[in-house]
Amino acid sequence: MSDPFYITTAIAYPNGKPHIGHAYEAVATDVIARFHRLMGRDVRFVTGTDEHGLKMAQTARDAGRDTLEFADEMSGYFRDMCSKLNISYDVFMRTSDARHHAASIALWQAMEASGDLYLDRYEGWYSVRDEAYYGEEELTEGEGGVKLSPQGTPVEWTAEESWFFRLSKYQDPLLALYRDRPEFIRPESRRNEVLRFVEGGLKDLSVSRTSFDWGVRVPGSPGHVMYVWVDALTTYLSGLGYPEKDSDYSRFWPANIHIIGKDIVRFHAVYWPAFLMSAGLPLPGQVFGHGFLLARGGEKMSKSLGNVVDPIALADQFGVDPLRYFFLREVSFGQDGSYSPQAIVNRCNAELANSFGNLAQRTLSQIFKNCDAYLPAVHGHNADDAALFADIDRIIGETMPTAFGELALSQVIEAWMSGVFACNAYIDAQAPWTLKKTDINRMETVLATLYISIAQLAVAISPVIPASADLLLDQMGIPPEYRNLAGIRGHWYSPLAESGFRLEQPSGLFPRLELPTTDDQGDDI
RNA sequence: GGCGAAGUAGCUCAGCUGGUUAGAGCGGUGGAAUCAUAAUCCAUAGGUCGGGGGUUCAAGUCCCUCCUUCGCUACCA
Repeated sequence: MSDPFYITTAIAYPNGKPHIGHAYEAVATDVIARFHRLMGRDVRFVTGTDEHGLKMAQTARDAGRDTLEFADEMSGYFRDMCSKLNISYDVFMRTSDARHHAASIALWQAMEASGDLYLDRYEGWYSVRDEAYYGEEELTEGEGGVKLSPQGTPVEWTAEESWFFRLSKYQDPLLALYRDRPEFIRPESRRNEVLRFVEGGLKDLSVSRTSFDWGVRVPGSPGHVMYVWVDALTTYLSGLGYPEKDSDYSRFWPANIHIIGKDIVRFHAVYWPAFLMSAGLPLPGQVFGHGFLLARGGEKMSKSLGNVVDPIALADQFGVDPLRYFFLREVSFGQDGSYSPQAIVNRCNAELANSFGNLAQRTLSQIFKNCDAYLPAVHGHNADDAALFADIDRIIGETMPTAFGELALSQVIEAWMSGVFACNAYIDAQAPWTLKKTDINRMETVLATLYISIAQLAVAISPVIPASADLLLDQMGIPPEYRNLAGIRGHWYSPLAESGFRLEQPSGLFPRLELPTTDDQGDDI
């Protein structure tokens, strides 16, 4: 068996429909997963929905719905989004699943066995309106000395029985982890934040709630449900079958990487490894906090601002692959990025339609018309051909994998584009349309050289635009077993040509996009 | 308030441990070509690298200060 690779998205909280941020994260994670498959690794990719907690129960209640039935519907929207966006997950884990409850209980009991859980009272300034506790220093003084939350709502001193996790005990182990494995938290800016946070001291964490019951019951402690983060994080284990011994868990845990949003870095980089250490389980290799996609004005997308963009509608409008390409190309992975219809149209037309799509089209068309649709024979390569091959080979064999290894996803595509540019420069310099009249053998060699290069570029970019890449490779007759990095760099052209394969009339891969005419409607966000 | 990040060509950004004429893509301009989705290729356009001060033979790259933007500052996820 090949090298295992386990990657996850964050587990989405479905108290609303998926927004562009969910789509972005799913796509980015999918691209990484697909790339590792391309490299021949055995990949597990887990995503899912985190359905417990007060907000879900409330949202359902407000809608007059049964909580689980509501969760079923909402979770469904996330699965629909994944299927729409061609997200190649292996497991979609729901926290309401019985298997997941079993896993959460197993993790809880493992932490309990380490003596890291204890029952105590949770006391603090509680805002009924916000349903949240606040620290003394966060409060402000209102009229008549009334204490107010940062949201301006009244708070009162409240005490509640709660299970606590000895997070304080893990301060030093965590700092040692960050020190010994600097790549554990990325990007660097997030790592620094976490470092400072942990260096500042850790208090024990309240890990159960008694104010609602929509969650995983704490074993042997009636009235308590687990703090949502305890069970949400457990999804990464339950998605592999934990605690079952004979499951993917034994092969794929620990995860190579958790892809999450920058807003939940602490839960993944502090609480999660602490829980795992407590339970005696191996720690994941890396937690990567990506940035947010901002609307053109630079505002964060949020429901309260009413500027939520439906990713399904975007995919319908521009196409799934162009949207995926845009997400990864335009945004420097790890940093915030911005989105606008204009930017999508510009980027996709320039790079997918004009540079790459047109390259394939002009090459295949010439073969179709000038070679009777048969793949042309190679009559000896010259130095120009060798230079192009060397260029492409370096790009797909070194530059792109290296950038992928660093999760510099936009640089991966940038490198790929440089290969596309090289092909366009080559075709113009060689001018096979002129060779047609002067040197037919050379024309054939040039077209064959391009054919090989285009197929290699198509395979290399297939994690980003899987459907389009397959469509092209289908047109080109590339057998499935060659659609991986090793295969496409190998010897397949001559056998394919000698097999008598013929092209169909080539058809464009990426139609040029146009801006929606009702343009300004979309800006009204 | 505390800690941190960032401010580089019209736009989006690269610029590692300081060292020849500060880079890329897009946009703009001028050519070439016509196989192709009016797509492509070539050339080019000068930005006092946020302001000021300092260290150094030498600073976008180190130090100080000021301005601006942003992030984190524990139990809503």
